[in-house]
Amino acid sequence: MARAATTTDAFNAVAEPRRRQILDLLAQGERPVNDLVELLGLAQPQVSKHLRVLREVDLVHVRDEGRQRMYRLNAEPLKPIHDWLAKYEQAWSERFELMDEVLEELKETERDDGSND
Amino acid sequence: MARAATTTDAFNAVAEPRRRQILDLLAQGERPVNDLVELLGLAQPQVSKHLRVLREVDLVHVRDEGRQRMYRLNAEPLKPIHDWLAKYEQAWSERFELMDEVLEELKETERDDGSND
DNA sequence: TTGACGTATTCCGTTATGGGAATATGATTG
DNA sequence: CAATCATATTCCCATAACGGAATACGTCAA
Repeated sequence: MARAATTTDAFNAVAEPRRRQILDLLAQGERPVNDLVELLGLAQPQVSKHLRVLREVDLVHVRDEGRQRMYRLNAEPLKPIHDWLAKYEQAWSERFELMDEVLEELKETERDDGSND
Repeated sequence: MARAATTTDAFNAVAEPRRRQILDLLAQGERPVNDLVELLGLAQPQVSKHLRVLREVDLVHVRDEGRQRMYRLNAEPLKPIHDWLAKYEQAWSERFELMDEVLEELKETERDDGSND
């Protein structure tokens, strides 16, 4: 087996920086492909290809507008990532680091005998 | 150019479900490799390989304990993912959906003429 | 219809993945 | 030292990504 397809889920789709950039741009509002091409400084085919991936994991929605195609963000598929991260969030919070120190101190104390009196 | 290496950053490392599982297990505390092997039901070499990737992006730390190797979670590299997601969080919150509805209603009102009285 | 514009698809080459299987390395025990 | 346990590395294979270049498709204007 090889690496999971980028279209497997949001985790994989979003691992690519360009696709994150695209989402960031779309977060500001609907945009046609050529806008993205210009803003990203990428070749048009590459942008279309990235958009295809994002479409397949439902991170963007498209709407036809004449010859243009308006892409719009759909953030919902990002939720599972956020949910998964939730349990780690405390790990980088200041309060947690503080608790870590306290635990260290407790260990020290125990090692000193346990009966401190 | 090919797809970015899994060891490029946490985004890529964590796109693989097994590696997320490993982090989930380590979130409960330090563990030797064989523990993970058993809990994951994977072959030992695969686990070691996944751990290597996680090590390279600094998502785990190792400590030698006799012949065992104790792996410990280091969640900090996950922070960039969380930070990136922050701007999308509102997109799936109830309050935002509510605001969406209100905006829709406003549009309706405007379309009706603007002066409703 | 023809041409031009906006976008999508296809083909290419390079690179790396992840699992399986086998084997290598390191530490401990007898 | 030899045997064993714990873990890491290597080799193999099938699969696919990403960028570049070329091209196909769909719509609108003249």
